Amino acid sequence: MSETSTDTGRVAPLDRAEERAWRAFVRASVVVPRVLEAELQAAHGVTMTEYFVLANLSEADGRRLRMGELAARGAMSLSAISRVVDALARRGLVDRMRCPSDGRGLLAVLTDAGLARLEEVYPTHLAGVRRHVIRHLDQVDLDAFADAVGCFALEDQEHG
Amino acid sequence: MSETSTDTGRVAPLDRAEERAWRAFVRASVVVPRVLEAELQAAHGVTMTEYFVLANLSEADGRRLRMGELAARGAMSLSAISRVVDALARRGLVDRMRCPSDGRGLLAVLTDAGLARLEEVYPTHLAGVRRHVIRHLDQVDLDAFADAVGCFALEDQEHG
DNA sequence: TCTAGATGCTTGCAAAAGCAAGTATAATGC
DNA sequence: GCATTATACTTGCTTTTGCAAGCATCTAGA
Repeated sequence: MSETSTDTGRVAPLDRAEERAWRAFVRASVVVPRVLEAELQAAHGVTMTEYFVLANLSEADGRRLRMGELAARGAMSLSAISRVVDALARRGLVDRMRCPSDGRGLLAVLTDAGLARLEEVYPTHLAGVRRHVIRHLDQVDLDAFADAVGCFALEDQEHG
Repeated sequence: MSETSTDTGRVAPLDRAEERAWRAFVRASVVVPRVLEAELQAAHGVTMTEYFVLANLSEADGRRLRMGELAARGAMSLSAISRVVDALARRGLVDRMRCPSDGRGLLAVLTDAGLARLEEVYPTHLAGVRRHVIRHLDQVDLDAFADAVGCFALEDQEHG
């Protein structure tokens, strides 16, 4: 009987260290985005999601990406991205343009104004990330951390 | 010139390992809560926040806690807790009761039905946490992880 | 005791985001 | 070439949550 869904039968409770790790993660995953968002909002009137879109576009070939690609990178729904890009477009920070190779697709293109804005916002974001996150990882093996955390909530690749 | 707010002047960009760690964390902090929430919702019609409240009450002295205490433990706003407890109370899983030692305070008290419900839901949650999080930490020092992540977004205790 | 301010919680409101339904375009089968 | 199905995105609706305002109660000072 193969299982796509969660197998719940007899799972060992978390031991003390596991419990601590789990609670720390939960708290951080609530608090960090909120703090960073607040800083960005206060200093530049930009949300984290907007920053994320601008940053990803700036790194992309031709400073443009399809909506679906943006959604995938942020692990967000298409509808969320759609509205964020909409908001950025209204402020002139991105343009929307039909995808030449696929008429269904839309490209979000970073404008010069958008790039300039990103460069304004970047230091705030960077400082926040360092201060609230990276700074606390000095006793941790960053690669091991990234390997592990990068796999969170990824479905088992090996089945069994 | 002392700084309560964020100091942004000249911060080194993230190096490759830092960048990886940061991105892994961001993705995990978006995806893990969503997956766990979906599992809980699908299996038992309970949100993560509701689960959190039930679980914390079950561990508390007299199975009761004040609203503010619940909010602090979950790093949530009082308003969110207020509404969640409201929803649980409507389903008979908690009772509300004025705090005898402070007439302004309210206690959320876990009912027997609430405890029974928690015991139903617990295995699903535990399995999800193991599967989506703990399982991936096998190469990581759990204590170091908890120490580090538990400090995320905490303000500098030493000033300077 | 009486007043002023602080604290604990609730509620109105607005923002963000997911789901599901709708629209437009592409790809497939005949 | 035409009909059917799939894909890319948008929009309406709903839920969740934080903030700010409001109300009740507690505490401190005169």
